[in-house]
Amino acid sequence: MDAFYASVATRDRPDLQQVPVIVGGGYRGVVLAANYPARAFGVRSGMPGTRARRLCPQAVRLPADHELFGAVSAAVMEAFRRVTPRVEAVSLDEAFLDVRGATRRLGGPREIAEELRARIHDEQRITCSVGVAASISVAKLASRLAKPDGVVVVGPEEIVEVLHPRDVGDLYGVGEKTRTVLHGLGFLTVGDLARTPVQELQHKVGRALGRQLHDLAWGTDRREVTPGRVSVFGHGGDPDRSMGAQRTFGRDQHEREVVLRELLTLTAGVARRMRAKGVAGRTVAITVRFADFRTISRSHTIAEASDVTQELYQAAVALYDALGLQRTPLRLVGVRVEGLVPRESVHRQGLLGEREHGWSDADRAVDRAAQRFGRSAVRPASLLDPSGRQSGSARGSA
DNA sequence: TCTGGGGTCCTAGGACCC
DNA sequence: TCTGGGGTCCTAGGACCC
Repeated sequence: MDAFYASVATRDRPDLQQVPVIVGGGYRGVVLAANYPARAFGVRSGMPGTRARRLCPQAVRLPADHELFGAVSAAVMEAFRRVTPRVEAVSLDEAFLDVRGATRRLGGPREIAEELRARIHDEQRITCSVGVAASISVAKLASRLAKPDGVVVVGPEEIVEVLHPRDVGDLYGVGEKTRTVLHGLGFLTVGDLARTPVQELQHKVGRALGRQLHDLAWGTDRREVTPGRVSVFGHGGDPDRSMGAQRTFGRDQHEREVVLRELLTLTAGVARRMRAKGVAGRTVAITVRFADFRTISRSHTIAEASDVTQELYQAAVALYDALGLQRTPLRLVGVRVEGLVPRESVHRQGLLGEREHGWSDADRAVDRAAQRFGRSAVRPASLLDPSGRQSGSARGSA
């Protein structure tokens, strides 16, 4: 999709089509999406909101409506699957489609691309761009060239001609850091990489990256489209490797109590998602970001995989306390659970006198109540507002 | 008012095992 | 008798993607 969040947020606003619009980018936030008029001022997604406002003070700022974005995304993915079941969602607004099996039914790749764009436009009233090629990485590059609202087909005989003159930073998987390193090594264009023997590349930048860069430079990456690879969309496919949550404080926090309360909120949310997905994890990791943006992580692997909020939280607290922070202001805290496995594959040792069975039951009761009455209906007592007021749509607490 | 939040993958060192 | 080689797991950090 082109400028997805901005397109969706303004699709019922004809008055905003020609003026700069920014979604997100509030206090301490970054721009989620900028429409094309805003991009003309240099605003880009991922940019700090403060910088975006300096570049384009007159832009209209819209809040992110994640529920709406999710619904539109689901509809778009569904439209993709009417073309082919071989859809690999990359994110809410982007997917790889393997259309080899659809050509007999729907025509050549360009016809399929235009048909897809017409459907999305008719059904969702937003535009998208399509890149077509024989490999994922070249198709990805082609789609970038096609933006906005276009189609670019790169045939096999055109790959070298399209790829080699481009900056190495245009390759999928080459970000700013790698681009700088490559430029420093004298690799400016994709052609420079292509003309260098793999072994030499690997020696200079590492085994995996060297191999990858060489493949990318020739457009020969063999990666197949893997349906349902991104699990956000819940269509089976590969299981998640990890689940996590993190939060930037509105203002840096140094009180242990405040930080732990946030850790509990985050852990409870992650554990709830894990239970909903039927997975448990053994490795608990916390992330801490200091006021100067320095970021560290600590992790601990427990004996048995768990999806129990209390157990995961206890591990997180131990990691936090082991840091020995003395009222150090923190900008962000995060929790992540790694090494996820299906819950059925976990067999509990269940030591005598352990309470985890009780905690697990409590979690499930909370999940059911939250499903019926809303997520804010039930929460740990330590997360209750001490003033007694209820936030949001909470109806009661336990 | 500098810099979100959700992820994946790779590297490198050390422990540990055979 | 002065030091092997292969493999796995754990931990921390970092690059990258959207």
